[in-house]
Amino acid sequence: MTTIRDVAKKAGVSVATVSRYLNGNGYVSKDAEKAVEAAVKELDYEINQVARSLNTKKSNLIGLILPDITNPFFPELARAVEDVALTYGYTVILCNSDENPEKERNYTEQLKKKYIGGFIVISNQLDAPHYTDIKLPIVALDRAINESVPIVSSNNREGAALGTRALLDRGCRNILFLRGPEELNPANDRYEGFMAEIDGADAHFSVLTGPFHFEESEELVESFLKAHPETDGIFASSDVSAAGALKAAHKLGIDVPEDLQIIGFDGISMGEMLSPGLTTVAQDIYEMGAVAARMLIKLIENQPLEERFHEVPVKLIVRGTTRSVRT
Amino acid sequence: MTTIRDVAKKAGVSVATVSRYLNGNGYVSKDAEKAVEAAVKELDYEINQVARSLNTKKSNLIGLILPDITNPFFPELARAVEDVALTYGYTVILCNSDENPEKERNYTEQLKKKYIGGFIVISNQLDAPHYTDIKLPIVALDRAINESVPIVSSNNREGAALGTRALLDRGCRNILFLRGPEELNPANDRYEGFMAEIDGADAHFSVLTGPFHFEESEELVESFLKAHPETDGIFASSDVSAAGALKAAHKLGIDVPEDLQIIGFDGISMGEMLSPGLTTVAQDIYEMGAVAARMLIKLIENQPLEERFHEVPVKLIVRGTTRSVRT
DNA sequence: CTGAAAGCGCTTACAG
DNA sequence: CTGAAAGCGCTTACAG
Repeated sequence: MTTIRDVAKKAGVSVATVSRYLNGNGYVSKDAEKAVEAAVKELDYEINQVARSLNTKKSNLIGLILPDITNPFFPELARAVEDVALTYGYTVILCNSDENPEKERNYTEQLKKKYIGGFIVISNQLDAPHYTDIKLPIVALDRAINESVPIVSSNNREGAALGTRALLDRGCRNILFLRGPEELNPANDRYEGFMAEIDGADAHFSVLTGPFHFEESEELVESFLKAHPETDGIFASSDVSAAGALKAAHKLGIDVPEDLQIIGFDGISMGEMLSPGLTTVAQDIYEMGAVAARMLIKLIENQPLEERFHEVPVKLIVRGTTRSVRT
Repeated sequence: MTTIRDVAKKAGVSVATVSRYLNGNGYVSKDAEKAVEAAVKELDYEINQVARSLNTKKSNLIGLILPDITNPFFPELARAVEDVALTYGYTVILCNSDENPEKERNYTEQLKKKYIGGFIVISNQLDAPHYTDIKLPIVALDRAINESVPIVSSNNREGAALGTRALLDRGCRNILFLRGPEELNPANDRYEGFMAEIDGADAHFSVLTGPFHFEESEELVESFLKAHPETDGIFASSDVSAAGALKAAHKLGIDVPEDLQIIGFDGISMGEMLSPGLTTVAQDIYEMGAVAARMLIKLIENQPLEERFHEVPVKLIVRGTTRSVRT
C-alpha cells in the first residue's frame, strides 16, 4: 500500500504539502503541485480514508434508516439515495429498524463510532433522544415530526384529494376509504385530503383503518364488501392495501372497474403487474430519495440548504381499475 | 469522547492492558481485568472503531454488491444479510451494480480503502480481476462461476423439474417455457431442469428466451398466445415474467387456470397479490442471504467453512394459477 | 502478567 | 508557501 509518505518522498516535498494538495486547502505552490500530482499518478496513490477519518472525525459514510427494505416502497428510495451518494463520493449503510426505537438507537450509536457523516431516516421516532441529541446531520423522509429536522415528503394531502376526485369524477357514489395506521403522518395527511374532498360531495363514504398490509386489507375489504355491496369505489391509501382490495373484489366475483373502481396510493411497480393494472396516486419515490440524499450531503459539507422542507409533487396514474370519466 | 487512555488512567493500568482486555488477547490479571471492567462501565467507554481499523486494517463493514435493489428478488436477500450481519456486529454497505463491471470494480476499490471486511456478491462477473485479485473474503450468491469462490444458491435444476412436473400432473400438454437470459447460470439451470423433465413426457413444448422483465414478458407471451392458442401451460423462470404472462392471458380473455395454467419461479411476495394468486417454485430467499452472510463472516474471522457450496432447497407453492391435480 | 514506545496513515496548527 | 512535529485513538511486538 502506498502512503502519503511515499508520495511526499517521490515528489520531494513534505507530507504536509501532499496533504494540503490532496485536500485543496492551504497554499501549495505551482511547482509543488505539479510534483505531487505526478507522484500521485505514478504511484497510483489513493488516500486512506480510515486514517483520514481518524483525524477529521468524519467519514463519507451515510446511514439510511428505514423500517424494512422488504416493504416495496423502500427499495426505490434506497436506490435513489445510493445513486446520489455515489455521485458525491459517499457510501450508504443500510439499516432496517422494524420501526423499533431500540434498533434505531443501536444503529445511530454504533455508526457514530465509525464517524458516520449523517443519516437519512424514515421513522416515527424522530423526536426520540437518539435523534434529537445526535449532533449529526439528519434528514427525514416521508414522515415529518417537527421543525427541527429537514424533511422531504410527498404532498400527501393533495394526492389524496386528487385520488378522491378521480373516483368522484368517474361516478363513484359509495366510497370506501382505506385509511392507514394512525401513527403515520402521511396516512393522516391522506385521510385529511380525502375528507376535505369528499366533504360536500354528493356521495356516501366509509372509512376503515388498517395497516398497509396485503392480507389484512384483503380480509377487511372482503367483509366490508359483503356487508356493503353497494360500494362502487375504494380509495386505498397504499398500493399494497389496494392490491388487497382488488383481490377481495375478485374473490367476491365483483367486476373491476365496471362495478367497483379502485385507486391506490404510492406508485410502486407492482401496481402495473396486477390485472387490471392499478390506478394510483403515484409518489415520485426516486425523486424523494434523491432530494433527501442531496440535502443530507449539503448538511454534511456545511453548505447552505435552500429549503428545510421539500415537497415532491404527486400524480395520478390511470390504469385499469378505474373507468373513463363520466361527462 | 472518552478514550482508552481515560479508561487506563481511571483503572490505574496502561493503555496496553486496557487494549488487551478489550480484545481478549494477551494476558490480563484478574485484578487488572476487574479494574478495567469497572472503569469501562463507569466511563461508559466504547471503542473507537476507526482507530482500531487503522491498526488492524480491518473493519466490521461488509459490502453487498447486487444488480439493483429495486428488483423484487433482492430486498429480502438484503434484509437477511443485514439481519445476520447485525447479530455478529457487522454493518452492511449497499452497492447497486446494474450488472456493470465498472461500477462493481469501483465499489471494491473504494471499499478496500475503508478496510472493508469482505463482500457478498451477486454478479455474473465473478471471474473479473477485481474479484479474483481482491485478496478479501467474498461469497457469491445465486450465480456460481467457478470453484474458487464459495457460493450459496437454490437448487434451480430441481426446482424447474418440480414446476414442470406440476404442470404435467395438472394435465398441461402444450407448454410454453419462458427462459431467462442466457448469461445467467440460474436461468440455464432452470432451463436444463425443464428440459430434463419435459423430455419423454407426453406433451408439446416451446421455449421463449427473454429477460426477467414484466412488460417484455407480457408482450412476448401475448403474441405467442395469439399464434398458439392451444397453449395450456406456461412455466416462467421468474415470478416477474410469470406476472407478465398472467397479464397477457387476462388481456386476451383467457381463463386462468381453467384454460391456461401458469407457474412462476422465485417466490417473491408479489405472487400472492396477483389474481389469481401465482403458483410458483419458491426459493428460500431469506435463507440464502442468511447463509451467505454467515459464511462470509466465518471467512472474515478466519473460521473454517464446513462447505464451500451450499444449496438451499426449493418448494412448490400452489396458489390460484394452477388447477388441482388430475388423477 | 504489564508498561513504554513505536506505529497505523493521515491532518493541522505553528513557526519560519 | 513549506516543513517539523504533535496528534487522532487504537494495537502490538518487545523488554522486563
